[in-house]
Amino acid sequence: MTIRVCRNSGFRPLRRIAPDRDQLLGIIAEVFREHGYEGASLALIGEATGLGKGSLYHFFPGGKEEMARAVIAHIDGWFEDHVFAPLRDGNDPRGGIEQMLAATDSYFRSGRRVCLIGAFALDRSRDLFAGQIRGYFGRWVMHLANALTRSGHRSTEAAELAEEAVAAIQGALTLARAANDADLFSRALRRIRKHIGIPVSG
Amino acid sequence: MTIRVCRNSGFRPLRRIAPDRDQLLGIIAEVFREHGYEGASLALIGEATGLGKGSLYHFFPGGKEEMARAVIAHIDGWFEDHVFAPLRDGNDPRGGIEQMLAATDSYFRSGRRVCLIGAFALDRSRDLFAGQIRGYFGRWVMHLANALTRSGHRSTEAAELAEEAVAAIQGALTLARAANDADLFSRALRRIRKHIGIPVSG
DNA sequence: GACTCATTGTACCGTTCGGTACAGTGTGGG
DNA sequence: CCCACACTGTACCGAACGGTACAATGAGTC
Repeated sequence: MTIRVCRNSGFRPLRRIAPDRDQLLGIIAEVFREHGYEGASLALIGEATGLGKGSLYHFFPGGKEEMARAVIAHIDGWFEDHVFAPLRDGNDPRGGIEQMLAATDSYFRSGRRVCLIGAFALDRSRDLFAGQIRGYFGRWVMHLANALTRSGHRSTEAAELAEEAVAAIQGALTLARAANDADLFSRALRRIRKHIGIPVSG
Repeated sequence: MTIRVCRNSGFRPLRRIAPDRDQLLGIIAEVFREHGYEGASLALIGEATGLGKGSLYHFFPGGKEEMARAVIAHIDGWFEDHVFAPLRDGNDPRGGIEQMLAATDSYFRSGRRVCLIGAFALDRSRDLFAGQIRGYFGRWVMHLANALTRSGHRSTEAAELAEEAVAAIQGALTLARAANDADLFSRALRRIRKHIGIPVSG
């Protein structure tokens, strides 16, 4: 029944196919994104990844919960590298903020993709991952606030602006999906740039 | 096993206990809110309402989907009466906006409660209720934009402001739950009042 | 007291759930 | 050549899933 995609049919390089944990986590993340934590069944995950339960439990002995934890950590790592890191650049806080917004726009596919961690925050599954969820959003707001402070804002004002910007992003993702209107997210990012004082091109 | 709460033990008024559809929908809404559409099992709903499957399917022959639809309509009705209606008051648009924000703050219990319709918008359950979800948010933004126009904003600016405000509310709900910090929601409402030009008391 | 009918509890249906056990299978290292 | 071991498919488990069928129950009406 299952189609074996990579049988490595007689080729040479022959490095163990190496289940590519990164790619795997990306696929599983998409299933969680679409169905939520409770709705993402092992059958769906198996179907999406092409792996049977045997393999899934081999990679994630803790089952669904471990998968979700790994997925959150994976996303968190991506944000750490591409979204939070630019904000830490002390020399050019404004450029860092612009990079953060660009990476955010890219990650969420201009509003066509949903924030998995934000979705987890809403229902009971939050209790399972409370620490990771709080850390993700907390660091986002904190790094942005720091960058804003470095770019000249008073620190209390920077904290408010940062909280407002991250909330605006989350809210725009919800509304964009509700209205099925990707442009809504772009408009939100444009407004954020204006509030924060970054020149908007276009 | 089940405790019968209202046996109407010998009293006089004796009007048929009238299952109080409003209250019932409120309880079911809370279950959906906590567990999401997929996670809200009939067992949980039965436990929360004190009704067995027999009764649940008597009131909602369409099962879980009909329950969710009724719950969304119920919430939508509440917002129509308490949130959108003040915005339609042509004489005092600013007062209407302030009433809208107050009702919103009250409904979401200052951020301790989550927006069920926003949560439904995020995962696959959106596809089931797309029309209702789109209508709810669309009307919210539209009525607010109209009120802003009437209060003196240019209509394009009003549309942006309205979209921004509703998104800010949704985002603040997500962040408030992620951070487990109810005050975050109050701060967001305060910022909205400021942006929209309503005097903030305190 | 008989009839009606909204409401309820219970038993049951087939399916799917998350999870376990285990016997292959094939590959790289020795 | 063989062994160790990472990986996989399959069968299976008990529980829970959404949903159905139906026989009681009991209050209002006449």
